[in-house]
Amino acid sequence: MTKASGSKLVPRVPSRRQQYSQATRRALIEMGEELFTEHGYAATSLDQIVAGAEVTKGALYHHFSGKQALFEAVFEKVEGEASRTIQESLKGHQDPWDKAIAGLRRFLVVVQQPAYRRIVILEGPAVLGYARFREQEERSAYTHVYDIVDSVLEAGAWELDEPMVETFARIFFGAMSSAGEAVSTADDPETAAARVEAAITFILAGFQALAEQGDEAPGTDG
Amino acid sequence: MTKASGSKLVPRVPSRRQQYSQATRRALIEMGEELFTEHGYAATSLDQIVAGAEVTKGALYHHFSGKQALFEAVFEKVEGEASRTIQESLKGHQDPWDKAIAGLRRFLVVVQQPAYRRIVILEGPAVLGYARFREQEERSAYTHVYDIVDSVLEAGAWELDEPMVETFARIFFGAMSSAGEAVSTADDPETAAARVEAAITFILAGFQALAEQGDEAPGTDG
DNA sequence: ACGGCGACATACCGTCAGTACGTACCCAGA
DNA sequence: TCTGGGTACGTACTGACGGTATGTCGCCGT
Repeated sequence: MTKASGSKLVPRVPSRRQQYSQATRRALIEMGEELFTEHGYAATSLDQIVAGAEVTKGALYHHFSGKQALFEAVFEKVEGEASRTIQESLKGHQDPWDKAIAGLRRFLVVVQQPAYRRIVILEGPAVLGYARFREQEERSAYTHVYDIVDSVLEAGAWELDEPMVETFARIFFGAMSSAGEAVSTADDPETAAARVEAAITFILAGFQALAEQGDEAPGTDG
Repeated sequence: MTKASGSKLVPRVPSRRQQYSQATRRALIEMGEELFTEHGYAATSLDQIVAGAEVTKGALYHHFSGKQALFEAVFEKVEGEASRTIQESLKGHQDPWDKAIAGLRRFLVVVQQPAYRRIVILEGPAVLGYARFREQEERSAYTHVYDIVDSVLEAGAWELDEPMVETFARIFFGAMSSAGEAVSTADDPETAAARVEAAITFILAGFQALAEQGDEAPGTDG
């Protein structure tokens, strides 16, 4: 694993063999994403995955240490794509409140994608374990939420220490995950999303109201 | 199933045989709770459970249709106990804001119990499926959140239709679940809980500020 | 006192994650 | 061009586990 041999730090153009290898790896991940999304982790057998990817279990166990490792690779892919999509939506907004609403809107779209719902939200925590799950989230979707919350709180001119911002971010992240679930399972996701947006806007308005009337910030000293 | 034969509507005093049966059933559920909590659903084998309960698989499959059904019974027990604990904490409070804080405090205690964390929050959705999971929650912990949110919103003199209240309730429920997770995984749960309480109090203060300055309610027309 | 049914126990089966080992093929060096 | 070796798989197998089929014992109503 420690192959900092000095000469290959720059990724070489992959040889044909390496290209084939990466292709089968991608095929496994994509098939895993498809089947995990449709049937869930437990109800998807490795035989189904390797059959769908047109390889064998030998190939799978060459690329991944096991079923859970494959799931984690799928998780990273789905989560990474979602994270990038949200990040994209934040560009072009300077005002923290605008950024918050834009991010929320995009998140409500992302959370309706079956793959994200099932793999990241529903089964991610249980399959990876909460520790690894959070570890993954920390460096993707959650960071955006944290940034937004941080900007909003900073715009409110409250001076909060980092753990307090962290707490707010956690709360909002949970709120949005739950809201996303509600939206994606609603009979009419469109109006459900509109309702969520209205509710969050309302809560943010409460923040603004407090900011205007100069309320003191919530301290850690409960 | 339709045995409204009229004579046995009143539950009879259970015979010795029925008492034994209920005892083994309870033993299975308790052993399931213990092992599911410690090792998780997938990593707990039925052999371990029946061995711990000092019965055999025949007994288990006599009482439950399978592993998942046993899990659901365990889920109902843990969730029911938590729900009753929270409900208890709401008594003696009339003011909606007080009720909200009291409920929050108790919830933050409940959510730190390993059984609730693992079985209800972490693995519940994945094992039962989101539909059944929500079905269970609807008639227990969530109802309390809904009631509290409803009271708070009503106290704010906003007139919201039912789906809008539902949206707020969902958001708050998600926020509190996530906050609970943060608390229970924190190095210092005490101060973490204090921070969460401060944050929620702050958000509620925002509601009050809006109420005082007579802001209009968030509508469904996004 | 006895027939029957409820409450289990036992033996067995199919499935599936993971492993051991074999092999084809590419690529570097001679 | 040949060759050794290592990468990227394929094949055959195992143990464990969820679930089932069937046997059996004893309480309980009649």
